[in-house]
Amino acid sequence: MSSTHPIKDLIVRLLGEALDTVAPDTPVSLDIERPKNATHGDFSCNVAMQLARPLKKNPRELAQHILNELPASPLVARTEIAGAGFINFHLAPAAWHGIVPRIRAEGAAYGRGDAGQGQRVLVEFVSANPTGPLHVGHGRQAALGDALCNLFATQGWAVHREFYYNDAGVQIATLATSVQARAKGLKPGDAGWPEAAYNGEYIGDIATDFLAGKTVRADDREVTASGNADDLDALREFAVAYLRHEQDLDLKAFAVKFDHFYLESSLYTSGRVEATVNTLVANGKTYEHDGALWLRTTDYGDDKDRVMKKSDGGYTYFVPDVAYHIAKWERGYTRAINIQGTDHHGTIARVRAGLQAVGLGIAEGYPDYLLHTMVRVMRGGEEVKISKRAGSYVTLRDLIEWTSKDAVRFFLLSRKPDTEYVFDVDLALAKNNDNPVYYVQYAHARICRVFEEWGGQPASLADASLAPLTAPHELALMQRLAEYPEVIATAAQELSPHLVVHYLTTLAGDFHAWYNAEKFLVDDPATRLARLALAEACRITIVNGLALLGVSAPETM
RNA sequence: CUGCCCGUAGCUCAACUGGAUAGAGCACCAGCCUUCUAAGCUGGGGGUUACAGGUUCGAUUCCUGUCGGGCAGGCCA
Repeated sequence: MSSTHPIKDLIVRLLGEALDTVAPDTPVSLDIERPKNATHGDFSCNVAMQLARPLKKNPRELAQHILNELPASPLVARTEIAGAGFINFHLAPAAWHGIVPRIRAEGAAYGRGDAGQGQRVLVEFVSANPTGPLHVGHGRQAALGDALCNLFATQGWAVHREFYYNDAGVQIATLATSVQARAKGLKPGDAGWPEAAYNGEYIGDIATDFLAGKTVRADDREVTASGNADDLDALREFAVAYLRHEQDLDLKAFAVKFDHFYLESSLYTSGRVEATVNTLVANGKTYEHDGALWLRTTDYGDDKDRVMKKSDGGYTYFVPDVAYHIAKWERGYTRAINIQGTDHHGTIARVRAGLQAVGLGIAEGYPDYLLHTMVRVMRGGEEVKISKRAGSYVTLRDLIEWTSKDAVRFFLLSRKPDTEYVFDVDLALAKNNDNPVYYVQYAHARICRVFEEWGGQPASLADASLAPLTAPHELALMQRLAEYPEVIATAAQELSPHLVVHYLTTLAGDFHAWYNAEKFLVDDPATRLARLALAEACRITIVNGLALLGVSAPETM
């Protein structure tokens, strides 16, 4: 992977020239890293250790050879050989100054790369069936999915956000009978209330609107209630549209937009499910047993073969799933990423097996999955488990209303997806540095406040000399800013938006430390302008990073 | 019982994907607190990276096993 770090690129170039002489015929990967220990310099390289074995030479001697051939650069203050054969680079402060005008010139584009080269990627997330409001787990998916899409967009991918749902299956039938029961005056617990039913208060709301003959509109549908509680089909259609609209409001409150809503039922009406089954049968990947049709998923690494067509004639859920992913592939998305809870991990092997078995040349390992664990909510030291509207779970909208869209987004993205997350409502509301969102947003607001106090035009900083920026806090901040492009490239590649959150809190920490140590609006004009230029670069980077997470950057707090 | 994921300071989490003395924030302790935004600032203690082996110059990272936790294992989705 080529470096996306502006200063690393320089080191790589210098070392590359030296290696052309020292080891012209030995391939080696030039990994430049930032040592944890500051006394080891700004960058270090382990090539000498890598080359020691193939060249049969002492790594420290090799390092010396490389240094002898290293072209001089005014930005490199000195080099040294350390430890087992590390080559350490200590840079001049001027090496870091270049990052400031670069960020100011690139603005919102700072950090972008072109690794994606315009390729299409489809990210599927949330994909909640219309049976109730979105819960906090969907919130985690929405935050992850949207951030991931933003990250991919910065890396030059053509991103498509998709929401897949089922408007027909067993769950929807249960929804219809639940609403019907409410429409006929029954309540959960009454004699005659269906055994399998949704019991949240929202079911009553749907029944009320249905009886009132209201009209609801959601993504691709608009339904007017017939008001006839004996018409189960009408009840179903109305309930689905109502809850899709409800979820649209949840998503709007969370500022997540989808490009497309894909219906599972369309896979049946278009014949895609049937065609998929026929292909699998024709390819000899299936067999009949106990009156059912089985797919040999074990040929592709699954634990056991899976039933595709039940003895009652219906398909199991993974068949339309396979058909859906074939459609994704045929729609031109050679890369697809699905975001789901870890409780669905069992389906991965069988969907992938199905995609291989159809023999359409779909890449192995298609699609990618990003799995996340559950979210628990704590408030006042106690776990919150229910909400008024949904009854049995905390909704995403509850969480947003208790705190804020920004806090929910930031918090849900702050941990690796595969670790359980405990959402602390009280912390999200705290207006102090314990609250990481506040901490980052506050850094931005502080910079804005300084500029307001200064009263000049940011554009007038373009020609400012950065030579006065030599204090440790200033160097640390510039080094941090230079890392940003690499951080977001890695975050995209590793499907790890949490890296952006960690970066931003660290960057904010560097900024606050500098702010506490130095006054920006000093009398000396050269120092003042240099510091303002750096502060502006910092502000731009914070804005860019927060934008990826879908978190706002307020100018005042 | 089997598969996948996880196990790092008292707590919540990092560690640039194999680098040098494992880092932050809470909490704790000690000082400070007349400032562009204030709800604080500066420093300090704290670790056998669950455990035992293995791979190599070098392991939190890769491999094997053990222990502990989560999620799955349906002709449910």
